[in-house]
Amino acid sequence: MAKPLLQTSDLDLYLSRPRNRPFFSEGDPSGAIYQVESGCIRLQKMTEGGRRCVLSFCYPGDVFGLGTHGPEQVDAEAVCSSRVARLGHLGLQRMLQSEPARAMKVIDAAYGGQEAGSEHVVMISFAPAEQKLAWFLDNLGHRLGQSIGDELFVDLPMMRADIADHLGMTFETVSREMTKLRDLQIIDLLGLRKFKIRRAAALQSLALTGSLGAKLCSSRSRSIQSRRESSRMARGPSLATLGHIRLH
Amino acid sequence: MAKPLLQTSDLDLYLSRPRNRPFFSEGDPSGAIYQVESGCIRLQKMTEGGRRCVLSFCYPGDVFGLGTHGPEQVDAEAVCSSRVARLGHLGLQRMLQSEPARAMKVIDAAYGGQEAGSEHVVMISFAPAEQKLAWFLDNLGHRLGQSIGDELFVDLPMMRADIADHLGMTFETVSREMTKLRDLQIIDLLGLRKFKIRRAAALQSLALTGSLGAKLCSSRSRSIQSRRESSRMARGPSLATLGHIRLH
DNA sequence: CGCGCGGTTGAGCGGGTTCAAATAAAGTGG
DNA sequence: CCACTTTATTTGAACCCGCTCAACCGCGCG
Repeated sequence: MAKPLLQTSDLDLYLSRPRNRPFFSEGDPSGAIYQVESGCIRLQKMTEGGRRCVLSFCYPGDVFGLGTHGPEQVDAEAVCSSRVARLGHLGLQRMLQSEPARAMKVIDAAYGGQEAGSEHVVMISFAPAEQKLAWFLDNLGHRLGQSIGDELFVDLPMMRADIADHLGMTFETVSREMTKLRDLQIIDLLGLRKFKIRRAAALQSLALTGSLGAKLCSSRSRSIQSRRESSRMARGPSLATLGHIRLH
Repeated sequence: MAKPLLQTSDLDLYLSRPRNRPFFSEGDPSGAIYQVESGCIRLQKMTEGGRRCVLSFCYPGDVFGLGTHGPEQVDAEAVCSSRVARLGHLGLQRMLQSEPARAMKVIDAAYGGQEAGSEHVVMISFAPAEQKLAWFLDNLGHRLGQSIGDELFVDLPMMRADIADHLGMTFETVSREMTKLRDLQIIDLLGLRKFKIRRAAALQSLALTGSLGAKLCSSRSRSIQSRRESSRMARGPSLATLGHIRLH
């Protein structure tokens, strides 16, 4: 993975939180920027009905804190024991003056630039449960996967209910679809918080088109996703948004 | 409504598009910022399956062009005949130097700061069809409604299918729920592109709690399909994200 | 050991979809 | 302005995916 956007010299302070504790809550003063050092953060919104909606997960290296990734709109909670570096708005102001181009990249990332947020909306709007989960696991594989040989091992930082609240479904359905993917030999479940991607191509096909490409197996016609060839997935650059705006 | 963020002196050029024509498409060069002058723009994503997902509608005064509101992630198309002002990245660069604080507000708006994007995700994830539509119409009322007496008249710039693609449902369901709201005497349908809100309180209650709660408050609170009503602040400014970051 | 939490699995139901047809509105050209 | 076509909306009926409710399993821990 590339070097982190923020270096230790930029940072104001470090924050640690145990599982399920907030780094900030909706309504907190805004303007600071955060970078995940270790663990996993979920950006979420609670409803009075007790419903939770996870807009996004942030993994080590990810930056958040502005817009839909900031305290005006969401809470940020530790999925598991996590550490986060914080750049206060004074520090950001300093960076804007000394290194404006880099500062804009940081700002873009903090708005959610590291992920394709629109993909998420498309998925939870239209995709059937199987495809949603395939999309999520495929992304996780690209993001957190550790290749050993030609197999990809992935640690799941979050529990089923977190995934469910991220994909707009129930944890029972997550569980069912997960075992379905296992039965299809697409993944192996290695304990509750780990899995292995056995057939990455099949998983990706499911994620993108909603069905297993040319090969057989129970295929579902309703396809959703853009058929972008193998390479980049959610993994788009997107950091470049304002990258070319030179300030001096 | 407040004065527009961008003044004529800022702007590079004006663009007009007839219905269903793009202002930009996914993958176009980015960095420019757009402000709606008249009409209505939809920010959307297409899928190979022919499915369309409308992430957001932009009305006169709204600013878009960055992040999930920019060409890296979505297309921008005219819902109806529309006019848009454009501020190229050179102009933005100039503004960043001459009026950094205002430039940051513009940037925040262009990322989607004028709307609560996270609300949209919550709605399409969990809310039932009736509540989704109530939420949408209630928002439209606040945004585009024209009060005459104690009644609120609203022009619908978009067709049912646009609404459906925004709320993650089919246009048939939109139509059904619309007539259901009419039968409940909550709205009146005045032709295809106009309606009147007869009972704003009931509509809001539906939008917020998912049911016609006994009572409600004048300001907007939020919750998804909960039986208990609660009054929190709403309509967060959100433009203020970086507003307090003074550059000089 | 018993308790609790997280996860899996099963049965049944219902909201929203799909398919299909009818109706209404908006163009279009003469 | 009217006949005609096209597009948009309404409405109906049947189906099915995912939800709800509920039981059960497995593991960690006091």
